[in-house]
Amino acid sequence: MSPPCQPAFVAGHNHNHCIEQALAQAVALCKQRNSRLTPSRRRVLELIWQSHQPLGAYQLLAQLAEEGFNSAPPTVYRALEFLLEHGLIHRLASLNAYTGCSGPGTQHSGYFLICHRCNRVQELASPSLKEAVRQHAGQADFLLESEIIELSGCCSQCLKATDK
Amino acid sequence: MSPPCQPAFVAGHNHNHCIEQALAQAVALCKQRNSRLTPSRRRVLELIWQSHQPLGAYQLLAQLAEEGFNSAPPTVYRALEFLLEHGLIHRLASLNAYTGCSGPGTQHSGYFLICHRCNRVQELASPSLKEAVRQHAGQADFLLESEIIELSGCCSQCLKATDK
DNA sequence: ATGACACTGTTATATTATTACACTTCTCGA
DNA sequence: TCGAGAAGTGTAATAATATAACAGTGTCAT
Repeated sequence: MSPPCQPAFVAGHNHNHCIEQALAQAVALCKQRNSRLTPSRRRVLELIWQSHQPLGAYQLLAQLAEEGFNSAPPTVYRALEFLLEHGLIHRLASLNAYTGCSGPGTQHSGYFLICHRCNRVQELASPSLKEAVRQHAGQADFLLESEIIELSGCCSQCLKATDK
Repeated sequence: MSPPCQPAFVAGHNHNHCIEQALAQAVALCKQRNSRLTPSRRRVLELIWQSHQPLGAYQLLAQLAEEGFNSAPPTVYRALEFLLEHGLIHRLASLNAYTGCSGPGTQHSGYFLICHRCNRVQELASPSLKEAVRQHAGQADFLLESEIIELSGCCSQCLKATDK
């Protein structure tokens, strides 16, 4: 299945900006950490950012194949692993899919709003939610190491589109 | 892989109680809803409760096979689907595994603390966390339909065991 | 230049989940 | 109580996601 068309302009927002910025940040971070953002890693990150929807490993793989990259599963999973380790992308457990991290470099768990209508994902940066979670873990004397918070439903734009 | 031994008594708690109670609740709920808790559905629920750890579909399948049940994947997935629909179990997206619901009948999303040491799962019933989540969704004009909250780390018992 | 390490290529396979279709059992109204 | 429709089950095949293992290649510091 080839991914849907990805217009650069959506809802008054030039997505090319995001892609460029994300790539620039990634390059900077990797340089700073002496990590190598190799062509396939870079391309995977780019593909993920180009999509307005989270992409599955095999969707990425198909795109890479079209572009002449090696296209066996380990290729993409290795790239994803690298990007995850460096906090450049997030994995959405409820979708088995991957999405760009909107604040790489800052240590954080991703909290997500996932619209099942348009399939877009919004990352929440929420100190108060984080604090609530931290408190609950603390009450149970639980040493928190990672968090998965994925909220699904219908986003405001899709709601508006239905109402009218 | 056969599942680990499942002692009935753990940490001063008679787990047989839990199993019996969960089964009794399930029977009552299904009766009330005119749903059929057939032998395979019932057995899957029982196996899930008997385990102190979440079980994967194929672990369940292996147990069913040993007991002479039909053991093709659809058997267990259908049972799981039924149990999920009736709120008798939860699926843990981060583990691809299933665990008993501690409050069936009450409408709720499951919030979980998952210990990666002992692999046990504790379900949080947390109105305040729920409220925090609801607020955040509301701020984004997001119509919330389902929530996945899975917190991983090390539970208090395992921490104690390490400290000493 | 060379040794160590990171990265990539390739094949195979593991794990989780679904589709499709035939058959059986249950339920409930005529 | 009969039979039609719905719900449940059996079975085979396959899809979708992810990992293992091992060989080969490139990179970089010494």
